[in-house]
Amino acid sequence: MAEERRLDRLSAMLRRRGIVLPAFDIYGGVSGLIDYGPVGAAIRRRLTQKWIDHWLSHGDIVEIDSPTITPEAVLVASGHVGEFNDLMTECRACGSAFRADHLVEHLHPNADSLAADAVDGLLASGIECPSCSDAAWTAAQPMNLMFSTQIGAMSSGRTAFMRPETAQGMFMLYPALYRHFRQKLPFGAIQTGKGYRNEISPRQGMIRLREFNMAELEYFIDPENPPHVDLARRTEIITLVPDPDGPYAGETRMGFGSALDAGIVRHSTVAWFLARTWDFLVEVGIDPAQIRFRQHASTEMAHYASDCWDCEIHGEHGWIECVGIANRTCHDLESHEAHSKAKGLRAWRQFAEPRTQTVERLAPNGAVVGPTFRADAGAVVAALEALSELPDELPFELQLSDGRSVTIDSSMVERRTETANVSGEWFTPHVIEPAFGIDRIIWHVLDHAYEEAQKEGEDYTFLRLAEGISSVDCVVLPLFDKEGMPELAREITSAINSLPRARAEMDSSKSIGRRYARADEIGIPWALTVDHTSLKDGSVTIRRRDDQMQVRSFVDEILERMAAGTIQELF
RNA sequence: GCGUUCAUGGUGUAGGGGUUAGCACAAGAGGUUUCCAACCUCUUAGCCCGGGUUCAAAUCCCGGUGAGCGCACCA
Repeated sequence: MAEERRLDRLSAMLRRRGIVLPAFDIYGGVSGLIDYGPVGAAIRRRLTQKWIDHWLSHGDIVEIDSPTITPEAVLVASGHVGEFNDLMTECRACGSAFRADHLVEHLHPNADSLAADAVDGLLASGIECPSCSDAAWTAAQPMNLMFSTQIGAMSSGRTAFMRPETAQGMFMLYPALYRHFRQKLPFGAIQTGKGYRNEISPRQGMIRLREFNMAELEYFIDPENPPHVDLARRTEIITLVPDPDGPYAGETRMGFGSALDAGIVRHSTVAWFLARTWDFLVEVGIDPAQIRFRQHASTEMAHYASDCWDCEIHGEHGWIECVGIANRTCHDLESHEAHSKAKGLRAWRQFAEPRTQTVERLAPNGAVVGPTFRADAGAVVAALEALSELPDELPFELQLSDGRSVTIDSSMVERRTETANVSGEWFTPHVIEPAFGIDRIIWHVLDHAYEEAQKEGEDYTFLRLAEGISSVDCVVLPLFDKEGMPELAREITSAINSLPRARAEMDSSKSIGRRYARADEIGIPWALTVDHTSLKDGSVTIRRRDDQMQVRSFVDEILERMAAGTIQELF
C-alpha cells in the first residue's frame, strides 16, 4: 500500500512541476499520449543527447534521420504489415474482443497463419466466449496496430503508415552508409525519434504509449568475421535470466565475459552491446541493482532472430522492458532486397588469397540462337547461363524458366572451360539491433532518482538526477531580491548559459530555503547564492544538492570548473 | 475491448438537490528577513465533457472522455 502511494505522489509531482503531464488535457486528454513540460522536455533532450554521444564515441557509428511517414511497401517487407495484422473477433453476446487465432489455437497447429474466413469457420464450430460462455462471434477482422495514412490526395494517394520503429530508416540508408564507411564492415547507424503504435489499451502511465520516443542502433557486421570484443576488463556482476527452455534456465549472476564464455549469450557482438547498454543506463542514473537482462525463449523470439535479450528495469511498475537487443541476422536486408529488387544491400568480403575458379559453361552462339528462337532467345540464353550441371552430350532438352523446354544442338553453343581469379564475394551483412524506449528509461530515471526524505520533521523530496540529466545544471539565487543582488545573479546566469552545454536559471521569489527545496525537487544539482559578500568581492556560495554542503568560491573559478566538469572538486 | 473503482483551483483533499463550494500546500504582488519549505497583508485559481430528471444539478440517472485495478492484448 505504501508503495502505491509513492507512485501517486511521484506522478503528482511530475504533473505539478511540469515534467510529464497528460496530453490535450483541456480537451479531456487522450489515452496513451503524454506531454513533456518545460522541465521534462529538457530532461528528455539531455538524456537523448547523452545516448547519441554514447554511441557516436565509438567512431564507427553515425547518426541519421529519416521520415516517420513510411510507404506501405517498406513495412510489408519488414513484416510489420503482416505481424501487426492480428485477427480480432468480438463476442456478440458480451462484446469482449479477443485475438481470433488464440481462441482457435487448440484446433489448428498454426492458427496465426490462417486466413480470416478459415478462422471464422473454426470459430463457428462452437468456441465459447471466455467471458460469458456464449458462442456467437463477429467476423474476424485484422486489427492493425499501425496508424495508417495516405501520401497524396484522393484516389491517387499511396497507403502509408506512421513508423512503428525507426529501424527501417537505417535499412533504407544501408547503401549510403556502406559508401560512407568506404565499404568496410563493421559499422552502425543510430536514429532517435518518434514511433507510433495504436495500442488497444495503453496503461501504466508513460510505460505504454501510442506515440513514443525511440532510440535505435543498427550495427552491421560480417557474420564470418565478427568484430573482436574484449570483455575481460569488465568487473561488474550482472543479473541474467537466460532462455527458460535452454540449459541455463533460472536467474544467474555473473560478468559479461563469463556469460559469453559460458555460451549463455550466444553472440560476441550481442554480449558487447549488453555491456554498452549497461554503461549507458548506469551513466544516466539507473540503479544498477534494478537492471537485469532477460533472454527471450526460443519460442518467443521473432522467427529471424537468433539471440534476443530484453534489458529490464525494475521500478514502481515492476520489471519493465526498456531496451531490446536482438541479433536480427540478415533478415531485414535480405527481405528488402527481395521486395524492392535493389542490388546494393550487400557487402564485399575480400578473400585472404584470390581463389582460382574454373567454370564449365555452354556459351550461346548468338548468330544461331537469335534467329532460331527469336522472341524466346533471351530466355534461352538466361537458361543456359543458369545451368548448374552441363549435359554430357548434345543435343539436349533445355528447361526454360516458364516451364517450356527447347532443344539445344551443338551449332547453338560452344562448350568452354573458363578460369577466373575470384578475389572475394558479396554477402548480406548481419545486423545487431539495440532498441531503446526513451520514455520508459526516463520514467525509471525519475523513479530511481525520486527520494522522499524528512528534513526537520517535514516531508522533503529530492530528485537525485545524474550529472547532465537535470533540466538545468545550476540555479542562481540572489539572497535578497534587492540591493544589486538580482542584477549580479542575472549576470552570472547568462555567463553560465554562454558556456557550451551548461544551463542555468535564476530564481528570486520567496525565501532562500524554499528556493533550495524547489531546485532539489526537480533535481538541479548546483545552487549559487549571491549575498552581500558577492557584491564586494565577486565570490558566491555554491551548494551541492546531494548533501546540501556549501562552499564559497569565485564566480570565475566556478565558470571554469563548470565548463571543465570539475565542480565536484571544490568540495 | 470487457468488468470494476474513481473524476472538485497547479497539487492533495472536504462537502454535497437550493452553499458567497471550505481547507492545506503551491503560485503572483508587497513587506520583513545576513543561507535551507519562517512570518504578515493582499491576490489569482476549481466542481471532466454531453444529455436527461427537476422549479432548481457540482450533487441523482444515462452516455462519453480520462485515470487506477482485474481479465484480454502488448513488433
